[in-house]
Order: sequence, then C-alpha cells, then structure tokens
Amino acid sequence: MKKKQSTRDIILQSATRLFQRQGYNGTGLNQIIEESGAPKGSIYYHFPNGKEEIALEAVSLMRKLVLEEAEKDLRGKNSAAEAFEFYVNNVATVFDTRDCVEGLSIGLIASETALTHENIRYTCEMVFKDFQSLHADILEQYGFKKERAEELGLTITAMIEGACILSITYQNGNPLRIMAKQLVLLLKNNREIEETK
Amino acid sequence: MKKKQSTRDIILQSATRLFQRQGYNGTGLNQIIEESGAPKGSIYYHFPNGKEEIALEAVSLMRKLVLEEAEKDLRGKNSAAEAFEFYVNNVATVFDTRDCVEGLSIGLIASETALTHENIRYTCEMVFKDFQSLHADILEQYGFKKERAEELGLTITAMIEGACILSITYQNGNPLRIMAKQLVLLLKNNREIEETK
DNA sequence: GTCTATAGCTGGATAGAC
DNA sequence: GTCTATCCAGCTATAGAC
Repeated sequence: MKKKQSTRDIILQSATRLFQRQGYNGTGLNQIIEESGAPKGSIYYHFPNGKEEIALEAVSLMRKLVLEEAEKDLRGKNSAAEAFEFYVNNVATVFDTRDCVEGLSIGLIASETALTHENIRYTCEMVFKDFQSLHADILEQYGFKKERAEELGLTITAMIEGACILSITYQNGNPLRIMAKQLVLLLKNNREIEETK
Repeated sequence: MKKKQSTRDIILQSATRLFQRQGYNGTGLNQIIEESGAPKGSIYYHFPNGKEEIALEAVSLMRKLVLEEAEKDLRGKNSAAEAFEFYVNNVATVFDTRDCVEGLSIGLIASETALTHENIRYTCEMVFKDFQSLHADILEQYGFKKERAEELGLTITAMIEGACILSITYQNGNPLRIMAKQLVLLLKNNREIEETK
C-alpha cells in the first residue's frame, strides 16, 4: 500500500533531476520550486537546513536509484564480462536522447563540492564506496578473488563515471559503449590471471 | 626572450585555477579579480564577451597544459603499459596534497555546461578528442593497431577523468594509482590480442 | 588600459500571517 | 503546512571618468 507522494518527495525528486543536469551551483532553490510546482513557502519547512540539506538527500536518492538499477542488470548473467557489458550498454542508451534527464549520477556534484562543502563531499565519498562494493561483490560472485575484485570495483566505478562525462559532452552514448568493449577485455584478462594461479 | 606576463594572462591563469577547483557556476568574476590581483576594471576590456569568453580560453589553456605534461610523460618508454603507468601515477601525486590546485582538467566544467552552454560544451568536446588522439597516437607508436588504439584512447581518457573524480572526492591519489594497475593489465591484454592476429 | 560606480537581477534565507 | 513579503549578499554586465 503506497503512501501518496508527499510535497517533500516531490521537491526532492525535482531537485535531484536538476542537480544531475546542472550541478549544485547551477541549480537555484527558486528553480527547484518552479520545476516541482511545490508550494513556495514549504522548502524551509521540509528542509530546515536549506540547499545543503536538499543536496545531501538528493545524493542519497541517486545512490538508491543507481544501486537498484545496477543490481537488476548485473545479477544472473553467465559471466562478469557479460554482466557489466549489459549494464554499461544499458546506461549508454540514456545519453542517446537529446535532453537526457538522468545525467551523471553523482560525479558532477561530487567534483563541484569536494573542495568547498565538506558534508556533501563526505556523503559522495560514501556513495562511491557503495558503488565500488557492489561491483566488487558482483565480481566475487562470478569467481574473482577478493583483493582483485576490490581493485576492479574501483576501476569500474571510475570508468563509468569518466565515460558518462564523455557521453554527456558528446551528446550520445557511444563513449560508454566503446568503454564497455574494453572493460570486457579487462575482465577476461583478469579472469585468466585468476585461473592460472 | 619572454614577454612579461600581461594582465590578460594573469586573469586567465587565475580563472583557470578557480574553474578547475570550483567549476564554472561556482566561480564568480569578482573572485577571479580578487584572486588575480588584476585591475578590477580590466576584465571586460580583455574579455569583451565576459565570463563565457574567459571560460573558453581557460579550457584551451587547460588543454595546452595537459597535453604538454602528457606528452612529456608518455614518450620514450619501453612499452605502452609502462608509459601510461608512469603518467597516471604522476597525475596521482597532484591529489595527495590537501588543497590540490590543478583539479580535474576539464571534466567538471564539461559536465556542468554540457546541457546549458553550447559553446563551452563544444570546446570541451574538441579538447577531449585531442586527449583521445594523443593517447591513440602514443599507443600506435608502441605498436597497437590503429582501430584498437582509438578505442583504447577513448577508454583511457574516460578512466583518467573518472579516477580524478574519485581522487578529488577521496582527497588522495590512490584511486588513480589503483586504476593505473588495471590499465597496465588492459594494455598487456590488448597487446597479446594484437600479436596473435 | 584602468578604475569606479552602479544598474539590474537572482541567489539563499528569514519572519510572520494564515 | 503553506504562503507572502522581504532582507541582504552576490552575481554579470555596462557606462563613463581618467
């Protein structure tokens, strides 16, 4: 039985969309209000700490959405290579439409705030580590050794973030697709190293 | 015989530093003036088109600096793996100091402006393609076939950009160093594929 | 080439009525 | 819970003196 969407949730969803597209500094509270159609006076009721609080919750929401999607795509394939190839190619399609809505997960907001907003920076660090852990868990399930899985988990996180930047700049998903091919090779190579141990 | 630094150059250097650290939207013209110590009235004399013009030139300056550094590090090694390992580990040291100055090359400004400032987006696209081409050229010199070199050139660009985001968020260069190890494996693997053709 | 002053706007945030 | 009114600081940009 779903609760109907609260005003708070509506504000948060609009804010998340805008932060992903325009970043933290590029998005104003007025714009969030306008976009969401939420009652103008209600922002500081729902988010007493203002913009920073909204951003922290937006990052957590992005975390949830990305992890759900990733789990769904990565489980139940025949190999790690196949799983990540499927996942990354899926992400790529998002960037093919002209005004892609879901942008760069949290890479943009992380790099904007890393040197200026410690709270946001720290939250982003935790989220990145969750991404890494998910990737590492998946790799372990497909037979990778723990240590190598962790290093690869970080590397895959970096590859995805970087390829998303290229894809949003090039206005299409091809960078992600090309990267996916190389990632497949990297995973197969790592696999061989595991097996010859 | 070097020309002494013009006011214009001083403004541009400060702006570049600030854009790298805080992004386009996070950096104000007042701040650029203050930081540079340049004459306050001179911004619109030297950059008649205002902030956007400064950003375009800053991106071009970043391009120049990155390409110079990359060329220096990548030439004259024994293999592609060795060359890129050296280069990436060099970049990593930048992120170990607490308030790293040279931040994320152009990834931040590119993702901020991709959907809102077409001129800047286009310039960033060209710069990313220059990075890719440099990587590809280097790979070809170390014996990689053209097509594979191009795909790897893009992938390496993505890996570096992504790992820089992680490094600035984690406040140290370890993500870049871990990524470098995996990049070495990827390059060795590709090499083998070339050789068995 | 440089500088001041200021226009004109938008930002985040607050107080207080309802 | 919602909304209006408003404060003040910051922004980009321009006009015009020197």
